[in-house]
Amino acid sequence: MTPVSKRTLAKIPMRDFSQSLPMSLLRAREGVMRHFRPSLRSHDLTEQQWRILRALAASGEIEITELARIAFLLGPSLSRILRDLEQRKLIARHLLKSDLRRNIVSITAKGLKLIEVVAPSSEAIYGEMTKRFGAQKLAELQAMLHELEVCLHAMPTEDGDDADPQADNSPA
Amino acid sequence: MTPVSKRTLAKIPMRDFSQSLPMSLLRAREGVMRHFRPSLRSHDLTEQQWRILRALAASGEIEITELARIAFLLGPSLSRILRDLEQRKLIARHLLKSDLRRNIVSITAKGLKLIEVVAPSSEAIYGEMTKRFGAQKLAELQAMLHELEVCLHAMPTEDGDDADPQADNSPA
DNA sequence: CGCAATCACTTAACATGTTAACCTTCTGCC
DNA sequence: GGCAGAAGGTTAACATGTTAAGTGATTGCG
Repeated sequence: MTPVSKRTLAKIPMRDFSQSLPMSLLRAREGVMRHFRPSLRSHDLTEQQWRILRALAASGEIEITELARIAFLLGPSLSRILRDLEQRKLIARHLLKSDLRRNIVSITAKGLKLIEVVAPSSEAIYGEMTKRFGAQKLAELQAMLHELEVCLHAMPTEDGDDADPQADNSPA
Repeated sequence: MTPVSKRTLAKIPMRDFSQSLPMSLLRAREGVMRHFRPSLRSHDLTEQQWRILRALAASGEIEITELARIAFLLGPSLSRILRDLEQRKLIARHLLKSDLRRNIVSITAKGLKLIEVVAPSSEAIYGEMTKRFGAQKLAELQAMLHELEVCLHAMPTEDGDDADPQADNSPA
């Protein structure tokens, strides 16, 4: 265990990157998703498609921009996925008459039915995780993650992005 | 704030998915990476390419499989990225004479130079995050994430994956 | 030895992430 | 009204994630 670097070639001292925050978050997330993907896959759903269906089931009719924010997807990804889900008749969409730029999306009966089929095993897996890790500890973890999010959102990027410090509309 | 679902269409009660663990982890990670990407991008590096260079700088010569484990990348991604990095002369590779299946990869002087150029701003950003969030709290968060990883790794998948309960070689 | 199974990648194919460019529709303003 | 600029989405282009299949080298074993 602890396979520390055998020798350091770089002259600049750097944290062991395998212990960096991005890597920790990546590994943790992968550890979680690893358990969900097989179930979703058996129903021909990707993680992102599932997120969209769930978001729609919870929100009813909703604009695409708002859906992107909730499901945490960028516009281009969302466009592609919605096109596919619409073809599969799992969602429906129509223009907003008062503003033809806007699209309203909603889940279909078929989509709801699919959710009802997939949700049980999905919930079971989540429940098992909660039991194993501890509901209390899980809540603490989520609280810290949220705190981190808020903290980082207040931190300026090295770009020139400090415009509009309140909008917070960009999922990425 | 707290844009709770307007109405629930699904009959099955489900956690508000925006508060699910996968989403929390995804948002947190994106919040972190958002600050690093501009700097990396200005040097024509993606997040994954950067991970590989750093891993090689820390490990010296290393086999591809081991690199995949350390940089947490799947084989196919790694193949593509290494091909690109090799063309850019940032890494070098050669076959292991004793086993022609194996490839040994290492970072070049040019690669090391690039790291020396990028690392300072990268470290500065990480330092700023640490300062803002709190070093103590950050350590706690990482500890919890690691605990979660270990916990989930011990949990069987719904597949038939409970073979070899100790290998732990799959990045994904 | 010889050959089936395994190993270490690599390719292929499809889905998403990410950024930039584009197209329409709206808004604000003269 | 008319036009510049902004807003909402989509398309394009390229990189990675993810799974399955393919390729060449090696190992185990009869």
